[in-house]
Amino acid sequence: MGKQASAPEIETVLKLEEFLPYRLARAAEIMSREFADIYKKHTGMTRPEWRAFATIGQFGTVTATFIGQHSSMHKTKVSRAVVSLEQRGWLARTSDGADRRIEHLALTKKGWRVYAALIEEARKFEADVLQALGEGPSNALISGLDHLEQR
Amino acid sequence: MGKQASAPEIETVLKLEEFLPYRLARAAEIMSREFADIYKKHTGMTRPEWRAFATIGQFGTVTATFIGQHSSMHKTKVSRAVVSLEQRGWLARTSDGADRRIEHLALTKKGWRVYAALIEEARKFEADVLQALGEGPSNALISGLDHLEQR
DNA sequence: TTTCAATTGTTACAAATGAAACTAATAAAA
DNA sequence: TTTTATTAGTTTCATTTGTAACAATTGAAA
Repeated sequence: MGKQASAPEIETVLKLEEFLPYRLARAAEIMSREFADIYKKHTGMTRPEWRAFATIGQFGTVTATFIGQHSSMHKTKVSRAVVSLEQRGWLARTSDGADRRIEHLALTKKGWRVYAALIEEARKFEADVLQALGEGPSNALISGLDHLEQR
Repeated sequence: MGKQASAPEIETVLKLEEFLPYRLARAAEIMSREFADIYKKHTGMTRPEWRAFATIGQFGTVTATFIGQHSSMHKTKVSRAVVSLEQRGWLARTSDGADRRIEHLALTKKGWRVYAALIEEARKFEADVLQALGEGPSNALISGLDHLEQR
């Protein structure tokens, strides 16, 4: 009997377009870049600056360490972003009374105005994406992310 | 009549954990880093090197320009990755007969052995993630990515 | 207490990255 | 053909990033 035809045990190549880490990275990169265009145009912020800024806006008063943990940014990145945001008058530092190593970071009034405008743009951006996607796929994507995070 | 209680027109803060670009970026970053640990341990490759390598493995013979387009990497990144992969004996260049600007890149025998081992690890990694996620959420995530890409 | 370890944030140095300039070659236009 | 424009890939330089060392302070251990 001749050689049997059969599907190969293992595919001999990996199709990157179908490989989850690759797909996720591409999707994230494209979306991040699109959104970055918005806040760059409005404020000139870099990505690390936006992340630090948004974290302070969300939590009111935080330390640099907290920003690093919450946004998984390296502490030197945070440090530099904070310097830059401070120089533009969008955030202020106050030293902790009890522990003099710590600095509390909060937005200034000017910072809050920028923040309010930015998150409006952010919501609009997100809504546009979700609408373009449609309700079903949007829910699927969000649900998938939920589960991925719970892992 | 007194002031009516009502939900605010606009939320005053943006919760980053619920913001799509942020969630996608985090998920992608974590997954990429986890997978990078695998190929780093096995081969010492960097992320750009893995991407270039996997692209060549998938398509057999490609140009540097193609790698850049397909994986959305900057051409200098590709150029450096190719040099590095070549030095380790995993890929070889052959010049095009008709157009001497072009270099055709392909894996060497040694490269193919590394590739075979790596994509097995890749599949295992992906399967582990999807299994941990469960069938329903996996399908939801994949479907969400499908639609996101079609946009 | 005194010493040693841990923590917060910054700085100095080295590696990775991207923009622009560049070389070599081909294609298109005059 | 001669000139000009375009393309492939590399190199140079400036910027960004991360690692490691650091100063300042606090907590824990001896």
